[in-house]
Amino acid sequence: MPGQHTLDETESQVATRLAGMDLDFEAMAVTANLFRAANAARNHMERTVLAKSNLTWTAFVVLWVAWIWETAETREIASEAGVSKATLSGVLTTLETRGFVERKRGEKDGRLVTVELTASGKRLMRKLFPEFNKAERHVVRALAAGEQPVAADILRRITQAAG
Amino acid sequence: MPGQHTLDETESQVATRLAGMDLDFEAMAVTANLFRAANAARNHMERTVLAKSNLTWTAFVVLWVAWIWETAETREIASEAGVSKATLSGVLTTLETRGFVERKRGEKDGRLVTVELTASGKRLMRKLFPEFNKAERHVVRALAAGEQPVAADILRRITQAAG
DNA sequence: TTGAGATCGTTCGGGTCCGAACTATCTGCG
DNA sequence: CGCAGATAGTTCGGACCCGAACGATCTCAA
Repeated sequence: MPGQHTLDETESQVATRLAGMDLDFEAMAVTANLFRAANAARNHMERTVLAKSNLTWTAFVVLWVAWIWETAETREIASEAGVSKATLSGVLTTLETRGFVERKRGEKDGRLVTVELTASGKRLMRKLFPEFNKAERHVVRALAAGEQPVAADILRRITQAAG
Repeated sequence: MPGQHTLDETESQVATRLAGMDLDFEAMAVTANLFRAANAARNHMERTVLAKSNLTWTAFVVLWVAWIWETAETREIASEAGVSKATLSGVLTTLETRGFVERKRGEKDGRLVTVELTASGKRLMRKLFPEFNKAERHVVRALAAGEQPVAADILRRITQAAG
């Protein structure tokens, strides 16, 4: 397949091209592979699980957060889903139009908006999440059982360092 | 800060809310933290390094790939950058308008388009990449030196399993 | 009590982002 | 040679994505 590089070829080209520069190549390898892995995993989830429900990645994550917390405030969801409040506002409108969530203006504090899944939204998540979890298992299948907590721990520390 | 959950609180809420379901919680922890880490790292890079050059994440990655390979074909860049060819087409137009890259129609094969950095694009990357690498080092600073190759290896295996 | 400042969600403009449909080009079988 | 099929990049429609600006609401000190 011309024009396709393996991961090894790419990393070796990087080393050659940047030789002599004062760089931290190990840190580079970690972050480069972090983005590659997240991207590959996300694409895999979208194709195998989300596409048939016509859900985008972000829409699913938003549904998931609201589902887990039963009822959640907008800023919580944005923070957990890793998107800005501006983005979330649009995604919530989409999900509301499709009947999966409901917005409710806060009663005590009139600035707040809480989000709740509708019956239809809950039904969707009960059906979809087990499939999503199967795909998660598929994605980490190359990790030995003892490695998985190690991986999760390493990633948690990266998250904290970058936050 | 009301409405903000720590990572621990979130993971414990997940365990409570999904208790009794037949799920692989370890796989879930790995992927959840994979996306959190990638997101946090990306946001950190965008804010600290890319914003002052008015570059988006994807635009930077595209520049980086073209820079590393001296001259690259469109489909290579799309694959390495992790975006579709449709997305890349738009990003290239943006970068071309700003004078950082040039498109050249393939001479042997008239369907191909090769991308090359302009002098201005090369100057930008020579200045920007060392700063980017500093941010990469910052993001992985919570990992012991011996852990970094381990982390890179784990992430490579996840990429392969998902690809 | 009143108004300056903080905080919340929405809106806006411009840039990704993707699948599907499209045009242009190349390949190779007959 | 000729044309069916494969392949490359672009276009299109609709959804996401963010920072900045905005209006609404709350807080709390004078």
